[in-house]
Amino acid sequence: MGWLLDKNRPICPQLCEQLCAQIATGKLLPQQRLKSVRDLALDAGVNPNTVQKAFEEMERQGVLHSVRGAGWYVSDDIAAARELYKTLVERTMQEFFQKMETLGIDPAETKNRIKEWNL
Amino acid sequence: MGWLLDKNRPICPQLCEQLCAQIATGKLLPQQRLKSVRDLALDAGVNPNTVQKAFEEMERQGVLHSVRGAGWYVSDDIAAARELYKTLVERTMQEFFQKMETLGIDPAETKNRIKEWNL
Amino acid sequence: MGWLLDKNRPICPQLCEQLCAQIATGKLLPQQRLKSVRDLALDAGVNPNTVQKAFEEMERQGVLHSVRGAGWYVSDDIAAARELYKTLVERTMQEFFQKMETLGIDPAETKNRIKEWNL
Amino acid sequence: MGWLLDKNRPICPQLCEQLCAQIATGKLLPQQRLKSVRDLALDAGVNPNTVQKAFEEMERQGVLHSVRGAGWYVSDDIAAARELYKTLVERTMQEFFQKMETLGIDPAETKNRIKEWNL
DNA sequence: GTGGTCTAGACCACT
DNA sequence: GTGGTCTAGACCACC
Repeated sequence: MGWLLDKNRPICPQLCEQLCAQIATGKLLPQQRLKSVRDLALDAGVNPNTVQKAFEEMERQGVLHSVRGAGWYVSDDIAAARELYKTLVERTMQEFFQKMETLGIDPAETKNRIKEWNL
Repeated sequence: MGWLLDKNRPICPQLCEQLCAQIATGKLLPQQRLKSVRDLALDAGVNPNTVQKAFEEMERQGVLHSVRGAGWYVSDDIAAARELYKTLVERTMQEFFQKMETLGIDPAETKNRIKEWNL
Repeated sequence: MGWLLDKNRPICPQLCEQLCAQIATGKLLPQQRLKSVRDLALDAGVNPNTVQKAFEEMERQGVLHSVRGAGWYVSDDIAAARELYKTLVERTMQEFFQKMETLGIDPAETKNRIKEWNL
Repeated sequence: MGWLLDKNRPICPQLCEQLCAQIATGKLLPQQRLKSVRDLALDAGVNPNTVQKAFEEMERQGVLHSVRGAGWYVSDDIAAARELYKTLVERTMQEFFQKMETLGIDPAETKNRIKEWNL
């Protein structure tokens, strides 16, 4: 699992977002055990506390739950994750258009530039 | 002038970016006097210190210059601003594709979603 | 303000409970600024991070809110705090009766012992 | 035997307390054989290691003793158990009054609330 | 080993 | 100086 983190913004919500995406897109299945806090921290190159905090935040949102001494698990019901993911993607796109507008590029022009973007 | 700032990332570079854009797109003309630090801070809802820092940063990049007791002015030559602006727009688009990938959406799919985006 | 903390159980929720009580009983008023995270940590003899975490928890419950660079404030509307407080007191009493029962003392006997307790 | 454990504090001392109470109140008689470590762990829903530790702790206090290969037994002399039990009950009541004070309820008011408590 | 909690200390943006 | 975030490292109870 590749973690792509922008060190110039809070890491914790980025972890939440990417976890949420992995659940909503089926890369993590309901009831599946996640990597341990420490292992995931190593993978992502961040501090275990940051991962712990992210997991707790996701728990509050009904996406994960923990079993003492055993690990963290994806919720049985991933409807919450799907919902979060949907708004997350929408927000990302909206913010992109907004940012382009701050650069003097209106949405229509933005769409054009994206269309002509070389992958 | 609409200032759109993301409070979750450093304000100063955001101000720089948007000033740069305004110059490169002709909303601010060469030799034009900028609003005062204090007024611009009020407009943008940020601390005057932050605006001051942004102006000084832009001066270092040859985009602005200050006149003692008279305020800040756009440089005669806005080539630097144009150059900065170009890479800024590119970077913004790249970062958008990258962020979408962290959400499990590949560039092709991202292009699709943008195409179908309702303005 | 006297902080009475039992070091043998998680400190953070204890801080939450006592803050909640102070608000519900009027020792802290709506809109009032709290002591700074660092000062309160000194007072209570705990780590600033623990205080920060407690404040954030109370924020989630609608009891406090923070103003960047200015401090933490009691919410405008303290209904949430009152509600939390009420259940908190009830739970404390229930748990006391339960604990006495684990010691082989039924509730009626517990009431008796409390009645004869020398203050 | 009902085991009522607060998962938020160390389990081992809680087991000790409740065992002690059962002995002092005659639910377990001198020389009586206790349930096996494993069975008691199942009953209480805790780890066998924790039960083992509790038994060893009670042995140190002269309340239990082990017989190799035969299990654990209540001591002949339960004076120690009685003494522990007495202070335990007192401490429980004191801690209750103390906790109520942290919630802004003084001992007199606490007595009142207990008096009016519906069993 | 795993999660849960806390301490200590750091840097940043902002008032 | 204040909140916001992160790192580093520790101890505990539990599996």
